[in-house]
Amino acid sequence: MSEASTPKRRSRSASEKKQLTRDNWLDAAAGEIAAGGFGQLRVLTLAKKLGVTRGSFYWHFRDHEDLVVSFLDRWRDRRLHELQYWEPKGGDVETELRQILELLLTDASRNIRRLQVELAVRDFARRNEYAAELVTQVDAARINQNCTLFQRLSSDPQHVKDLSLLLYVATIGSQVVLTGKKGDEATIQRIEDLMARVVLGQRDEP
Amino acid sequence: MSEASTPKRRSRSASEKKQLTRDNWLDAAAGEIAAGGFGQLRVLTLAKKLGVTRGSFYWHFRDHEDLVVSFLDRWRDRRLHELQYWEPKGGDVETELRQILELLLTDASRNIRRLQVELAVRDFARRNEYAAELVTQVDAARINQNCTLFQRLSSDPQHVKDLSLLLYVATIGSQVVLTGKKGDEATIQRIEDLMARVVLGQRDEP
DNA sequence: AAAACTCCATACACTGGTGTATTGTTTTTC
DNA sequence: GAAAAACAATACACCAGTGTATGGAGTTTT
Repeated sequence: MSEASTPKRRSRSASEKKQLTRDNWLDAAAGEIAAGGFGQLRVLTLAKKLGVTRGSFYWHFRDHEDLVVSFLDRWRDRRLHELQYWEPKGGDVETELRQILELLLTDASRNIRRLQVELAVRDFARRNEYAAELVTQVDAARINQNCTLFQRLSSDPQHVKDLSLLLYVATIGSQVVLTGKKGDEATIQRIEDLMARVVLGQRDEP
Repeated sequence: MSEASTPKRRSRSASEKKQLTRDNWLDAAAGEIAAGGFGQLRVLTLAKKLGVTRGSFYWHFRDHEDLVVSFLDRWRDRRLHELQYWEPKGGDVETELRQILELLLTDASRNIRRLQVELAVRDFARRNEYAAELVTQVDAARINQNCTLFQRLSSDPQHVKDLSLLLYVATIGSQVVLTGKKGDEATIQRIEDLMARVVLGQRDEP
């Protein structure tokens, strides 16, 4: 009875897991990268984490580099894709701005895993050409997105670009400085408020 | 005759170098860390770079970890120490602000090596308790420094703290985003101008 | 149900790195 | 100028990790 109901594969910790897919490996890789960066990404560790041996890995991926590149590609695709759903919803200019800030700061810092991956990718980009290229693409797309969202706040296009840039670097900086400690929530709120004051106060001044 | 005039050590590339000191190793380590982060710090590579073998290393340091800790300590000490020389010099409030911004942005981005080390330390701090502690110390000291410099800009202490924080995260964010490409100089200038406008424009508003 | 395909395990060769022990060579010190 | 101390080379044992080859198990196709 104990065996009949569970057609288990050898040592797959008591739960009859399905066979692994490429995306499963990439998800596991995300965990490792979030925890230790790309430099700590080990095929062996991944395999243990997934309860298989490296034999599986080398069926799904050509080699270690293939894993890294695939991960980066997926990351880029997702980051670019999610921007499409950031269309402004609120009617008021101020509430819309609040939404953007909320999205950029509070929301971003809640998904701590996502934040860590982002920082790891940025760090890796400093010594890897390909990663650097993808990061540049994502940065450009995001800043551009901010620009379209800010067009209602000022008529001067240069001013819009400047504000978008400032907001973006402040966001990134916050994510770097506030890495998971306790008082972060309050600090983020402070930055959010201040940014709102700055942006709203600065509109249409020469 | 070929040997007599040059008291050379075996393979010390044609120049009779002095014996190495602990700081020499730390300097070399800075290069590696700037280029590839703490994860790429190899004793072997360092030795090759310095023209010696690892035998020397293990005389100066207990082990690899000793090198890392020593490096972090030296970094912390230097970053804290340099803050003492940031006392405001200009008389005008605006020129003083300009000096601070110049120091934080332009100056910081010119020493690209120093910037890369800083980012590497921050990245390492995400997975190393000790590094995280030192980074926290430096962050606190710098923000505090900004506060004292900004006290002349506003009478509201909370406002001063907010501005300091914003300026700091914007600075860090800039360093992360603008990693060595070509158009950086101009972008930095834009951010600098904008920050100046923001800070000066925001002073003593409720 | 046999063949074919998909996914994983096992075993092996190989590389790059750490740390230790020992010996050798310079510099200081007395 | 010899003994001592500071610095470095060599050789070794050792380990963690990659990649490859090959041989299974499950599952699907025919």
